[in-house]
Amino acid sequence: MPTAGEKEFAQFLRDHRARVTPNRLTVFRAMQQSARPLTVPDLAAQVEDSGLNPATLYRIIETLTELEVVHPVLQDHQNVAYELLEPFARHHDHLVCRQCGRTVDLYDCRLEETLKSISDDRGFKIDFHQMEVHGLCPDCQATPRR
Amino acid sequence: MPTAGEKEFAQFLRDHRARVTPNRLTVFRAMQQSARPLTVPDLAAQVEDSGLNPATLYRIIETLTELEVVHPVLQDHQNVAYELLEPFARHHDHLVCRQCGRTVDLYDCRLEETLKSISDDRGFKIDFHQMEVHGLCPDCQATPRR
DNA sequence: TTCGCTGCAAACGGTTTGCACCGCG
DNA sequence: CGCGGTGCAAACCGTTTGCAGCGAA
Repeated sequence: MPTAGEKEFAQFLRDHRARVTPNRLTVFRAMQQSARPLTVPDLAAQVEDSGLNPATLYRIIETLTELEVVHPVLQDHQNVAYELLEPFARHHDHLVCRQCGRTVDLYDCRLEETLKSISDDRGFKIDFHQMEVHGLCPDCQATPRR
Repeated sequence: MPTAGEKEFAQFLRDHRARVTPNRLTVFRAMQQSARPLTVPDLAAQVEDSGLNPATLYRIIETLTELEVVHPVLQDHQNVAYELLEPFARHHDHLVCRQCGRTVDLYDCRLEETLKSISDDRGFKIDFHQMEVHGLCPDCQATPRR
């Protein structure tokens, strides 16, 4: 199943009594085209030529977060980045290499299954989860440090 | 196995050629006594009566993060909080209820096992992971929303 | 005695807010 | 036409930085 696109996004907004505006479409497009989560300043740079005002950008991100179109993830040790959620992007987790810093998306349903059985045990009903695994990727294990 | 305490922390600092100072001990104690991850402003409030300077606090957190005594986790939609890592705290993940907002610590080794087998498949060597599961806790499932 | 750590105070810059205008529905 | 969304500009405040003095080792 492919992920939902611009058309579905527009409809989603209408369904939630939020207006479909050029600014919102611009932001949505930028996030869809990015391979990785974007911070607000990242986004600002990305959509720079559209002349989108910073204040507006913050308000759009806030709205999209409330509507659960995007959600925040931790990027560096102090910075928050945003990425699309289902159905606008496939869910995945992240493998982050401590040496080369590359992030690999991890699509694996075993994790979901384990998670489901754990939370079933506790009567907790899952909306979504996010996970980040830090370690050393195969390439960097082969390469001596520095 | 209990977690390492103040004495081990002091030794850890010495081993890393970092000095054992009253400020650092104060911060360590505050984090150890807290049930949940703390933001820097949280910490500032917590250790207020020690007269610790904000700038110093930020520098201590930075140092402890580099030494991997603590690490950042996402708190709200925009705020980063810090928590102790092993061996100063047991590793655990978080269940966050979207209605009451409470965070429950999750200690479960099934997750570790699944994670290990997934990363073994990819030749990725794990240092640590962090996960946050969002959903509805048993209490809130029983209670109608709002 | 040395150099890492700290307090102070100023600077910085990302984020928020108030307000008037615009334009989607 | 009404109200949600936007741009602008100022205010805010969490965080960073430079520097001089202190104190852990």
